[in-house]
Amino acid sequence: MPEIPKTYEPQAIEEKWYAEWLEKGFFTANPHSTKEPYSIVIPPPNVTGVLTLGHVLNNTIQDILARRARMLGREVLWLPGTDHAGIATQNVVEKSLRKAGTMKHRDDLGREKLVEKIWEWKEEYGGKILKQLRALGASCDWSRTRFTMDPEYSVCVQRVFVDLYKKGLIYRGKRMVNWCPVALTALSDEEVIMKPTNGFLTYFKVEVVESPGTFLTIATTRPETIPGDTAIAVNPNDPRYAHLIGKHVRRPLPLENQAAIPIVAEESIDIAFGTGVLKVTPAHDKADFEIGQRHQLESIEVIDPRGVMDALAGGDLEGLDRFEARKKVVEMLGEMGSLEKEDPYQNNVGYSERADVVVEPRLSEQWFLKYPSVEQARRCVEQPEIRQTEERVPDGKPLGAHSLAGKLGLQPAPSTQVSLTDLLSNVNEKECKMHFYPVRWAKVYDHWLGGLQDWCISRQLWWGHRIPVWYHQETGEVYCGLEAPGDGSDAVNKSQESPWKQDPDVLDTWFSSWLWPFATMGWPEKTPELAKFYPTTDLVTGPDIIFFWVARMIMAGYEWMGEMPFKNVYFTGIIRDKQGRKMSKSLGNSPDPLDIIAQYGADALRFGVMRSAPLGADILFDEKNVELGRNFCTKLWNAARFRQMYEGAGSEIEGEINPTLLTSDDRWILLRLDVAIREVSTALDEYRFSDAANALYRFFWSEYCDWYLEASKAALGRVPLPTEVPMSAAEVAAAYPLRANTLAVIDFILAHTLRLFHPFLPFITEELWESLGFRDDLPARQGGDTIMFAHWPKPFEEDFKQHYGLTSEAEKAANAKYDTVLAGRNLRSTYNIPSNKRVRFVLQPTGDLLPHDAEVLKILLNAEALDIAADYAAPQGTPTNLTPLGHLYLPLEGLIDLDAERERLSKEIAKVTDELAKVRAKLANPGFAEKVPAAVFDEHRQRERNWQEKLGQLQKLLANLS
RNA sequence: GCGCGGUUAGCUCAGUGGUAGAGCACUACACUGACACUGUAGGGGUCGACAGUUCAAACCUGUCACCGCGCACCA
Repeated sequence: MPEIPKTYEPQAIEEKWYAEWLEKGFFTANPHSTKEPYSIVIPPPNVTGVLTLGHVLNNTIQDILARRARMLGREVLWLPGTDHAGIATQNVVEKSLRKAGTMKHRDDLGREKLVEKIWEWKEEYGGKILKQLRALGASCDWSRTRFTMDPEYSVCVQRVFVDLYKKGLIYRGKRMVNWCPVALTALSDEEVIMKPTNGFLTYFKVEVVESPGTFLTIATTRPETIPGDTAIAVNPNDPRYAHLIGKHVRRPLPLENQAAIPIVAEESIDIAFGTGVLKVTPAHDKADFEIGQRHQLESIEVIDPRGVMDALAGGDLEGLDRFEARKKVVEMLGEMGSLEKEDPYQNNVGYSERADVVVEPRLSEQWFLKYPSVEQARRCVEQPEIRQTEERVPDGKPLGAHSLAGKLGLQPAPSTQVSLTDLLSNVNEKECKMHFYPVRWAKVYDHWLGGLQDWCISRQLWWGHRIPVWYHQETGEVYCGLEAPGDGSDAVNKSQESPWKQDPDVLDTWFSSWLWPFATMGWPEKTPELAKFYPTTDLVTGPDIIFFWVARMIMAGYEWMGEMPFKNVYFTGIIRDKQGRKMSKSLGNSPDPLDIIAQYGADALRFGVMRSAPLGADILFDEKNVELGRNFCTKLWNAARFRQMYEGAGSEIEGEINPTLLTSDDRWILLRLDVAIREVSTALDEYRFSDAANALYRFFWSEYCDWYLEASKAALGRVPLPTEVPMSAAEVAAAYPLRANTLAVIDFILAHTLRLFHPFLPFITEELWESLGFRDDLPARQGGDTIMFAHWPKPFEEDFKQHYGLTSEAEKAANAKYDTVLAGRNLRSTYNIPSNKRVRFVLQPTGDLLPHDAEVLKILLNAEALDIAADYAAPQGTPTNLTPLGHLYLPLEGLIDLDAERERLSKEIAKVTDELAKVRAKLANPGFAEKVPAAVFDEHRQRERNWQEKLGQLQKLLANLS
């Protein structure tokens, strides 16, 4: 097997393994496999996208899930792809074409040409992000890469449109829509972001036509729309104005047409706001439009699609931008003497999500969709109340598993915490539930579904799925279908232009994205992929697209597949910089993940990000975390090198461990491994990735390296072996059985930890899996050719533990030893013994001590010698600490600083006295003894005795000093 | 206005009733034969405030304050 180089150089290793994985087809899903399926569809990034830290977070999580699923023996499909992202992509390409001088305006090229150019751009530059994902180690099945405008995918989109049209859920209508004056298209409500915006509340007065000399004052934030006003509205219950209803006022603008407009009654008017008088502009305000409908008011459009005032706004305003016009109108009102005042005012204004400009409500002809399968979508997501594991009953005691199990007629497993979720999973109702992580998003989801407005699905763009509707130019007939309709005459007459013209609009990008989980798998055919992998298992995405995408996918899933599209949805947090600010290009706080990978390695980035990504919280990205990941990889690397210094690496695993030769250190680390396996598995089952990463970090670094490897040096002895003649591994094993057994334990630990780490650190674990020889003796697809399919470690069985003596006594024995070490090291530093000075310790043992354990103590204490002397008579003032194994002395032969020792002891006594007082106060509390559970009571009594004993000894020591 | 999340060490965060924890940062010592991308030891917190429940509260209940987010919206 290859020797492990001194330093870990991730770049070469990562490239090598990724190429190998691809070549061997390890990522390719087999829909005909008999293995249980696991599937996940990537949230398709924009085809124009480049990798950001947000993607790193999201896709690392998906990769961890996919890799672990493979190790659990599942047939894994992780399906990648990109989204055509209508507005964004058209913008990007138009910009580059303008820059290249190919065109000034899209009309220069025309629709067909521009779309062609966008396709060209897509083929050449699009999907860059997917290549970047490979650098991260993403184990996607690239053979199944999809694009939302693939021909087959487009057919799905059209089919769905036609289907909904036939079901009567799609209609066309002239409605108030959110209009983006930059993108020149309608937007859905979800694409409008409300932002508090500073402006003015302008007060101006108008004269009542029927009562000259009577004026009404109106407060408005949008004076530029005055020329479009066709009424004034007041609340009929407002005594100030009720008598004026039915009369008219003179509209001040445009000057050319100061029409008399009616005063109408509207219950919805807030009497307390402004002056209680509302100007009504049906053409440029959603609420005003509705008032207009109720009172059959005229609609006067005074702002054109670009946000520029038109002719109807009057000669003074025509051609002005709407915001310039706003200033101009105020000026004009002032000149007329109509302006009363302008108050600074902050209100919420809608902005276009993409272009970040103020959206203009505008009346226009659009296609709308009444959402399908809403009730199913709403019912299928598990709500937080159900997830609650404890319900309180009046006496304050948790309603535990037993009573609940009783209700459900189930027997809980003894001594294990049974959650309500587990119990309910046995109940039918529960079977069909989809789980959100964190569950609180389910409430947000439900709330949105409860107040759905029809979805405006048409966009006035060129890049996207064309609406499959044709209008007959002569008859006005409307046709909706997959193919353009024939004109009824014979097709021979090809040169003649068809009288059918297709609707020029394209569909909202999300109208294709919502089909992603099944359109990517070949729907509407009954493909093996759909049969095997739908519904998908997990979806990993950001909560910001819960309405845009997640909710709509769920509805689409029910509507066309009759089933939920995924079983679990994991919502990541948002990646922020270390000051908590959002990553943004303008702030320059958004590092390029590829730079980070080049500097630290992909594994380091993955581990660093995952370690700081708790479920449901935002992630503050700090390069320090990546550094920590890199350091950890180095640690792993060196721990493997340590193993390789000794003979026979990799050739003896599991079965080779001889239980009779196990030391307490061996038993201890095996027990810690068992705990780590359980913790990591449970954490991953519950999508607590940072907990899993932390548990692994702690186990490998703090337990395995810091304690076990150091202790193992006692059993391993020196390298090279103290023999002249070279020996084979088997001969060494025969000659040094303890050493061989320790190496077997090390191999066992490494073989398990590499597998536990693989989902997080795919590259370095694969490299070491090979270097340490763990491939040998394993069947090809179970770790023999790659760690990717090695079995995920299982917690130890009881009989395994019994066989190897993995008992709590063994653990206690090791812990006693380690506590003794800590006490000794503490003595060293208290007396300022330099770390490299080897000193002599004396232990006055309270019980038996194995020679091997004494050797371990000596090594861990970095002692020159450790004397075991039951009858040791310590010279006066010899520094000592009470340890679980007895008194440990640090004889310093006359070098003792009595004052320092006195001070140390006094400090210690103060601490112990304090603790003793605390526990005594509790015990003295009336009611404590009666009400507290026996175990807790005993534990407190024991604690009291321990502190008491320790205090006595400390006091004795202090007394000996004087 | 309604809803959700948060407030624990200098920083980022674990911790769902019984002796306050981790990582980073900081201090001291040491380049000891896997590792200075390291090791060892150490300092540092009245757990946002107030009140309540309890033998016992960081944890449960209530009120408030501040921070963040979502939804709705009155011009």
